[in-house]
Amino acid sequence: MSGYDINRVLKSLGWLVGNPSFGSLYPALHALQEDGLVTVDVDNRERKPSRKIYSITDAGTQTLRQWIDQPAGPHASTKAFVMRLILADSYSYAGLIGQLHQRRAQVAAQRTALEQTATTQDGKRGLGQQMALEYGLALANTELAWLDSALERLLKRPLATED
Amino acid sequence: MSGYDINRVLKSLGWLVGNPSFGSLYPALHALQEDGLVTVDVDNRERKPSRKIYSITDAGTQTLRQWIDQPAGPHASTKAFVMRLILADSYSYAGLIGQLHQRRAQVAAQRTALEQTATTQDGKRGLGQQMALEYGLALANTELAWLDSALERLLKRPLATED
DNA sequence: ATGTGCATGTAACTGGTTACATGATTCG
DNA sequence: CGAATCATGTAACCAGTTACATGCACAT
Repeated sequence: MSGYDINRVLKSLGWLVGNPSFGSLYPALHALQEDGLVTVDVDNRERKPSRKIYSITDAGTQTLRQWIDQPAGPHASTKAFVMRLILADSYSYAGLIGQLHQRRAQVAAQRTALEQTATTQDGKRGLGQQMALEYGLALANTELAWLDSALERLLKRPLATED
Repeated sequence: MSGYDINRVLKSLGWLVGNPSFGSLYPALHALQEDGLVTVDVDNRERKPSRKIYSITDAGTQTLRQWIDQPAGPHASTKAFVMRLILADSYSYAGLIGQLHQRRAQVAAQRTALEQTATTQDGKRGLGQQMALEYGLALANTELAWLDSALERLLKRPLATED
């Protein structure tokens, strides 16, 4: 893909992953190239502006897999998780399931922490603060439910997207 | 509160708002003081390290209200919303309701956009990408449901937290 | 001709983290 | 005596945005 293409894809996913500005996207691609993680082919088309098509190298694939597989600390954001989700299935079906399991553990921990905060101080809190906690718990619960159903579905029909 | 206190409170709310490091928290307080939005009282206690208690000024309150009331663009993050939620009820009951309404409109728009993306390209997408979209829709739906129930509850029993 | 979409890029600035530095008190 | 918690701060660095600059193709 070209930098422009990448931007378009990320924009289409909206808030799920968030799209960087060109001011950081292009320099990032240059850096990847510099490190030998991607190669460039210039696509000189007739009656269209020419563009640079980036392709991942073997070294890049390796580095990417490492990134996907790394534990992704307990404070990992939704965006980081979704990004891993999208990338993981290209490389390994087991990896995809691993992502879900890991995320499940993290969200469960976060929910417990929120419950803790909600119960320790109870009455002496503003209405907004109470609602914020409630809201957080609702989101956490949905996410857990979704993760469980997704895992169930995946385990039930193990397709051959295997690596 | 002191800088240390602020950090503790934000930490207790965890991922809901996210807590800045001291390296940005303390300088931020200095800047607020510089702008006359807060004042400082040094609390020299016996057998405890002394600390600086920050209090908001009238100018600060005004600026804060402005921040709360400003439209908070369509790409507002969950964190920004929760922060407004927490702060809004100290100042106005109507403001709290306004926050919820605004957020509802935004999330509804985001969901529509996601649905759009999900339907336009359908089969030609990886499993991870499909799941990501599903996941996003599930979260959006929960948030909408929660916002609706919260609004209903608030409108049903209008407490006297009025300003 | 003018504006919009494609396509790439740089430079200044901003806001944050990480790492460091200090010092008192309390607990084991 | 050493470690943990309370409490404050600075400086180097990094990652990002905003704003700018360029240029071609196509439609109005």
